Amino acid sequence: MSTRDLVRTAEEVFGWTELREEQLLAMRHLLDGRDVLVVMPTGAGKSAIYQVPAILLDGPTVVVSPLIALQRDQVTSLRASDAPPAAAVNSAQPAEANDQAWQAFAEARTEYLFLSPEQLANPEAVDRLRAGKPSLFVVDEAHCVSAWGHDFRPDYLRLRHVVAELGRPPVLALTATASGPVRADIGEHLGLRDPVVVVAGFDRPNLHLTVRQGTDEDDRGRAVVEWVAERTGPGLLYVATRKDAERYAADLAARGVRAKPFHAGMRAAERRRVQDEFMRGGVDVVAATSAFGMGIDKPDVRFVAHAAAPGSLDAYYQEVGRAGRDGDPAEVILFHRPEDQALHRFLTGRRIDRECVRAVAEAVHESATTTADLAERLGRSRRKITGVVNLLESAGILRTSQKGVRYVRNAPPPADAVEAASEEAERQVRRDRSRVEVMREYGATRGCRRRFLLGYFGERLDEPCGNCDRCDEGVRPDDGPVPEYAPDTPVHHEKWGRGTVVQEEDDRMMVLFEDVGYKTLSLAAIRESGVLTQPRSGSSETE
DNA sequence: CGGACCCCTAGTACTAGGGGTCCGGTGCCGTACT
Repeated sequence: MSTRDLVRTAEEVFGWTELREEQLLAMRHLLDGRDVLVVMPTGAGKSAIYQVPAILLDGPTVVVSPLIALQRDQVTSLRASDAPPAAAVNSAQPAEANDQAWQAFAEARTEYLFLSPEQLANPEAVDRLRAGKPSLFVVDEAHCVSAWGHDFRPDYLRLRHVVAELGRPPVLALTATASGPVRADIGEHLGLRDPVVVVAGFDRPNLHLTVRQGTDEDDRGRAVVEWVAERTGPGLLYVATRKDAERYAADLAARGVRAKPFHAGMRAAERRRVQDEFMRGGVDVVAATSAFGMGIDKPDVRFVAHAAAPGSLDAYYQEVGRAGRDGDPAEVILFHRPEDQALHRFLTGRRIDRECVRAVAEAVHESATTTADLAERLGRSRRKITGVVNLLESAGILRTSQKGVRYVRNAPPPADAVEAASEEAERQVRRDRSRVEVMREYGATRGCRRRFLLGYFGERLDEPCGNCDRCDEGVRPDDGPVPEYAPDTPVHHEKWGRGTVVQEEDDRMMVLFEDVGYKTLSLAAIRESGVLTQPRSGSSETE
């Protein structure tokens, strides 16, 4: 099969007369049986990357999608084209519809099947999929693997085992935002094998970036309302809590702005109504928690304001990326207060259930088993057990294979497993908290905002962007000496251990350490103290 | 960790401050109830 087949199929089936170079590249690698990780903005045609090869590959395509609403959108759009049949299996449709979807899949009448990661935690579902001999496994919104897998939706970390059980078809991971470490995390947790990484159009030059440092909470609140009320055109206001969503929406409404709140505490019907009205233009501003946005593709969003910093620069860029998709100028502003970190410190400070960890370790030590069996025997929720198994896997105590979850030979005994799991959990918390710290660094940077942002995502901007508050203030155009450390350079720190250079800015450098997360170091101090060394090149080949 | 909110006291009529307590984000799924 060739590029010509892809181009012809795209046109005949979907009516697309032009494919981007990156789309074609990713598609060709999939046809060759390679794993592919694609980072491409929403609206640039990510879905096409699996939709077209799926038709040319002999066998159905399994698509893992985090939201039922997204599954629905995808099925609808496929059915509107001349593509072969698509179906979904989820809890929002009647059992009858799910039965029909499975039936059609079993009889090879379905080309695309959409499911949540939770569906794939059911061994019966995996058996059914295996019987259909899928030729492609797709993970949409793949950053969820990294962002949610460790705690919120632990089934995301089980996907690699599902892929193995399905006979290891090529895997395609799709996302709009992923820094280098997040890409690595996705690759690891999906078990990607030497994946082709395709990155397209990360920079969004039409977004004007601003940060305003807040004084006290009340002043900031007033400044936010003031700023938003002065804008025209559709916009998003991201807030930290549900209560803030309600409050800001009310304050803005009192100022005559057509604003509505949006958060996960609202009834489903109300959420849908707010989203629909925003899409149609009946609502100008949505004051939302992080619940709003995935799958939203409104081209003319003129601003994205943050009334508080989110928990990571990854989340921030994801949310900011919803502005100005039509390419016209759009405003992006962060009202920052260092105190915002308190909330995220709290939210990331998960504690482990030592009792449950011990019980799982002991049970698996006795004999290999499954998470479903563990949940039943120990009388705990499946989600909880999955989280504990994931943690013990990260700690090197357990491993999952075709036979189920088993104890790693030579691993510490169950008596010591709790301590190992606890250390691993603390390590994850340290990493999460360091990501919160990076948000503060972004707010405090004296240089070009865009350079900082893109640098974090592994792209170097040689000239200041000319479209952020720092550039407006006149950051010096000449950026001084050539950087000493290139991004991705492996380093070793006396105290913090192994790490990788993220970016260098002015006299400082950001490094991601495996054990403690992101740290910012002074270049002068490094030179003087010699605490940071570069391992000999080639030493990382063991990965 | 910090903000919101409550209660209490001080001390002087409505307000200010101290101290305690509680709360805080993302979605699947299946099951129990109305």
